[in-house]
Amino acid sequence: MKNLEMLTYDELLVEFKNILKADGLKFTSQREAILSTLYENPQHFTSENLYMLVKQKHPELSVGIATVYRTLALLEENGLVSSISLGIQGKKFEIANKPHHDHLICESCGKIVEFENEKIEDLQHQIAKENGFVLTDHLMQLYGICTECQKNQSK
Amino acid sequence: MKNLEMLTYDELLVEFKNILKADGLKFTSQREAILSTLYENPQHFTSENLYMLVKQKHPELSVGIATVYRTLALLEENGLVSSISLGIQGKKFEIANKPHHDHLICESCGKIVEFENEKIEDLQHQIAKENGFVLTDHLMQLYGICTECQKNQSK
DNA sequence: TTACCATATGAATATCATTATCAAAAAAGG
DNA sequence: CCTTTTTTGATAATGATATTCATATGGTAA
Ligand SMILES: [Mn+2]
Ligand SMILES: [Mn+2]
Ligand SMILES: [Zn+2]
Ligand SMILES: [Zn+2]
Repeated sequence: MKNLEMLTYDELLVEFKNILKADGLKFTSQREAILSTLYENPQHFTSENLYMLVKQKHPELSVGIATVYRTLALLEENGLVSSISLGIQGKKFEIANKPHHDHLICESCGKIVEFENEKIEDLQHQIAKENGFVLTDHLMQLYGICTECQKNQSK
Repeated sequence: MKNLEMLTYDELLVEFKNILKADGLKFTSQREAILSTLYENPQHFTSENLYMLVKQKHPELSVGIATVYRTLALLEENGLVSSISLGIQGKKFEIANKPHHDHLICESCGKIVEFENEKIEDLQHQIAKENGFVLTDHLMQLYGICTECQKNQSK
């Protein structure tokens, strides 16, 4: 899978079109609307949230929730979006043209901070190796209370 | 919440009874059967798997799946069991009288290896601190291919 | 022990996010 | 254009988990 870090939207679009063509799939206005909405809003969306935003940004289009689910799956399979699963709170998606990172999540307000830590990544590989595994992926989420919520709680 | 590391079953039972009493809840044979089954099988269970094993181990009892869900939620709230959510594969539960650990999961056969790494835990606290968070919890799952599955794949 | 009453239970039903179905619409390629 | 294939939105189906409710059971105090 190609490295998509820091691509512009046009570059991302070209990449998407290549993938579609290679798989005999079609480039549709719904698929473009979903990709561009994700690109312009590099946050973390549930399928439902994204569905609502896409409809708001593209009132001229007819977009169904099923298409949002289908397109997110397609984009994720091809590495154009990534997802984090937040236990009971469901799955959230984000555009994948940013460098790898993990997430620090406020348990009170839901705020998500992205971070990266090379040392931890190295240690993860080491742990996998010690146990005879070839590491393919990892999930690391830190949960806590953010500065603001700490203030509100002490009131 | 009390530290439950390495408690015997009897100690765990006493703890459970104290929690129940403090909350005006009752000690039932179903609740005991679920806790003892988890204690005697310190693996990772889906609610459904555990339901089947409890029925097998306690054929004299009538146990419904709803009670298994309710009891797992109760035990988890009170720190007697812990869970890991494996994305699409659902939630798995295990008895919580073992030291803290994270999980290394084979994407091919589902095998789960437990590990602990003090350095990573330290780095996690440091990251939270740098971002103004008070760390309350974390989730770390490493995904890979285990030794056996690597062999099978190369055949 | 017994009697009382709050809580727990199992079976059935509801919920809710996600997925599948299907007839109509749109894209790709000549 | 025209043809073929894929895509779409509406709707129904699915499946894991939660809730409802009538009955059963545990705790407690006489
Ligand atoms: Mn992110
Ligand atoms: Mn474990
Ligand atoms: Zn917060
Ligand atoms: Zn394996």
